[in-house]
Formats: sequence, structure tokens, C-alpha cells
Amino acid sequence: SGAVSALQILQRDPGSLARTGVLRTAHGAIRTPAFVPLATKATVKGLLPPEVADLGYDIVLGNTFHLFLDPGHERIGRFGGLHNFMGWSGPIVTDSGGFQVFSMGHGTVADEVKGRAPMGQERMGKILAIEERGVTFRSYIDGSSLFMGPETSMEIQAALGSDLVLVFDECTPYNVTREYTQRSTERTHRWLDRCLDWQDRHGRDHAIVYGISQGGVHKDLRVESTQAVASRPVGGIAIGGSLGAEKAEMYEVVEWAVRALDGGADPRPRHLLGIGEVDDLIRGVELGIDTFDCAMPTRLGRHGVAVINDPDRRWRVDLTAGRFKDDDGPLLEGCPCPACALGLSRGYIRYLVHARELTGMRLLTIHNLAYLARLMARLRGAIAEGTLAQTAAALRAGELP
RNA sequence: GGGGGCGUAGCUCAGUUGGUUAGAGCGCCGGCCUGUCACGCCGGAGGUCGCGGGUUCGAGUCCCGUCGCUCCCG
Repeated sequence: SGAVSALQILQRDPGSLARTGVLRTAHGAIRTPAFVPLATKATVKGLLPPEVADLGYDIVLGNTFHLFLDPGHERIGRFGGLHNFMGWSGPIVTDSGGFQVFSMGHGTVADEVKGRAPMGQERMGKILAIEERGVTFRSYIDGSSLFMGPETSMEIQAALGSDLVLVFDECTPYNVTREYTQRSTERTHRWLDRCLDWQDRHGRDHAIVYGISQGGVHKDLRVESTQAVASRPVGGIAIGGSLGAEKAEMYEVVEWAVRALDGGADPRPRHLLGIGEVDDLIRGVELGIDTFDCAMPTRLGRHGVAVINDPDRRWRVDLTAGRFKDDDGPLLEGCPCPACALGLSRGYIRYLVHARELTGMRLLTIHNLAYLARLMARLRGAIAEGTLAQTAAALRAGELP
């Protein structure tokens, strides 16, 4: 289709579906492919906006569901919108709240895929009903019963003033029947139309509305869903829902979705929801993804895990392990990030994390985000220079300091 | 000198009228975290219940002695 796209593609990689460009929004441009740090509750936990920008990030992600519960979108609206409220002048993407419907019922993605019960006691029983009109759930703030539907989500995101708006969807779980996935996906499409109707009547012109592809891990459903989303006047396409239990399966599902977009030629921006491990970002870029978001670098950082160039250990080192108590070596040899530049030892950082000092969480959050920012910058540069294949191979081998 | 209290896991403590493989929190060790409810989740190791006797079918629980700590009065 000849859809107008906010994404200006500057270079395509001849050997893959990858592309690099600039995604223009009312609050500035995003260099793509890009990783988007999470500012779920109006802050990248532990960091100030200038620090996030200085690490090389153009955009952050806020969460409709959480900000709706507290402090409320109307209050944020009175503060002039989320940009003004949190002091971030760059682009903001807001997740619609659809994923929270999933997590309130199933816990984390890893738990659901592995068939484990949700972690914690408070996770279950929060979803009261998922119906055609929307979702009724119990507030974790005060226990009250609240409702969110497509129109609610759009209204909240409008009040927040987000630049990239994600439509309200149901994130389909892995452990459900094909029939459930199909019915859920079709309902998500009807919700998409309601979101677009709302946008036509009340929306801000400069907001870029992303539809969300569902269909789970079923090829026909995934392709149909992606094409259904792309056939609507959406400004971007996000890939969501269950992507499978293993990475190989996930890459396959993502490729089905991207190839369903005019064989990968659709110029509109594509976002891969919730993915952010190092090898997944590399492959995602090769599969033509423009933006990613993920809790991994920031959440793991707060839990004492650093992202490092160690492919054999899932790119991680868990500093809370006792063996680091007396480790006077650097977090990552040769790392140019602001945290590593201080010359602090693994032993010190382990101690801070263990003592639950905020500085420990900050240092690892900064390091992890800096690592992913460098990774994405390398990938963008490689696509522009036509060296993606070699660069991706080097990055997979752990050659990024 | 007289009287009271306490000694249970590395730490702080629970242990019902004596009843089966002695618990918790924290710490320790290991695993986990992919559209985030920051300070989380799961699992594991670890104690001859200060020591010595006694009563009892059975004692961390009762009795005696002893050692240590602590409080009050002289």
C-alpha cells in the first residue's frame, strides 16, 4: 500500500529485512532501529530524563494502565501531559494497558510459557472480566473495581499526550487453545477499529497510532492478524501476544508477521513488544523491526544483574552471587558507560545491590541501558554502511565492549 | 550478699496445659526475571534446643545442680 509513514527509511540492508531511518514525532525524531527504555510509571526507575537521553535514547515508554491507576491521566493532563509531568521533552510511546490484562492473570511471560503459577500472592484474582466492551479489573492501589476498554485506553493516552499510541489489545497467552487465540485476536481487531474510530472523532492529529498484531504462534492466524492490522489506517504496526516458548519459535513468528507487511516493504514503523535480550535485538533488527521495548535491562539491573558480552551465559552476570564479594575487577572490561567509567569494582557494586542501596540499582540500570544503546547504535551504523551481516556476527560473538 | 529474667539456626526471636522428622524473619548458597505493582519470586543448606544430672512411656517445655549474660534491692 502507499501508506504515508512517519518513518523515513534512509537505508535498507540488502541481505535481510533490516532498515535504518528516522521516525519523526511531534516531540522529535527517533533514530531506528532503537531500543525503548521503560518509564512505566512516569520515570525510568532511578534515572533522570537527561541521563536517559545522554545514554543515547531518543524515546521512552510510559504505561497507560499504571498511570491511569496512579496518579490518574486527568491529573497528568492538568500538568500539561506526561512529557511535562516527568520532564522528558522527547518522544513518548505509551503501552495501551492490554499487557496488564495478561500479567494480572498470568504473572510474567516466563511463568506463563513455562506453565508456572504466577509469582507472588497478589497477582491472581485481579481480572474480574474480559468482555467485548473491555476489561474489568481490581485496582492494586485501593482494591476498587475499574474498567478499561478501547475508548478508555485511547482517552487516557490522549490525556497523557503520547506521541506513539498503542491500541488496546489482549495479549494472548501461550498456554491457550488455538480457538481461544483466534477468538481473542478477532476481538482485538474489533477493539482496533473502535480505537481508530475514537482517534477519528477525538484524537490528536500528531499522534501516531499503532495497531497490534496478534495470532499467537499459529502461522495463519499471525499472518491474517498482521494483514488485518496493516489494512487499517494505522500509523505503525506492533507485534504482540505470545511469540512462542523458545527463541527460534519467536524469530519465526516475527518473520511471519514482518513478511505479511508487503513482504517487508511496508514503510510504516514496526515495534516488537516486550523483547530486549541482546541476541533477540540483533535478530529482531535483521527481521526488520524498527523499535523494541523491554523490562529486562532496567528490571534485571535493579535485581543485581549486569548485561555483558557473554553469549554463553545469556549476556548476563548475576552480581548477587557470593563469588563476587571480593572481586576487585571492573563490571565489564573496556566498557565506556558512565557507570564503568567510575572504575568501580564488581565487589563494590555487588555490595551496593545486596545492601539495597539505590546507587547499586542506578549503576546497573545505567550500565545495562548504555550497553543496549551502544548495541543499537552499532546496528544502525552497520545497516547504513552495508555491513550488517559481519557486524551482527561480531556482536553475536560478544565483541561489543 | 538477696531477689527476678534470659540462655533454641550466623543474627533477632516463636515454640501452645511435656507428645510424632524443633519453626519464622533476616543472613548465607543456588536458580529465576523479555508490552515492569523498584526495594521481587522460587528452591536449598544450616540447630546433639548453654552444660550435667533427674522425673516420665516421652523433656526445648517440669525438677536439681552448674556456667554465662542481664535487671532490681542492699
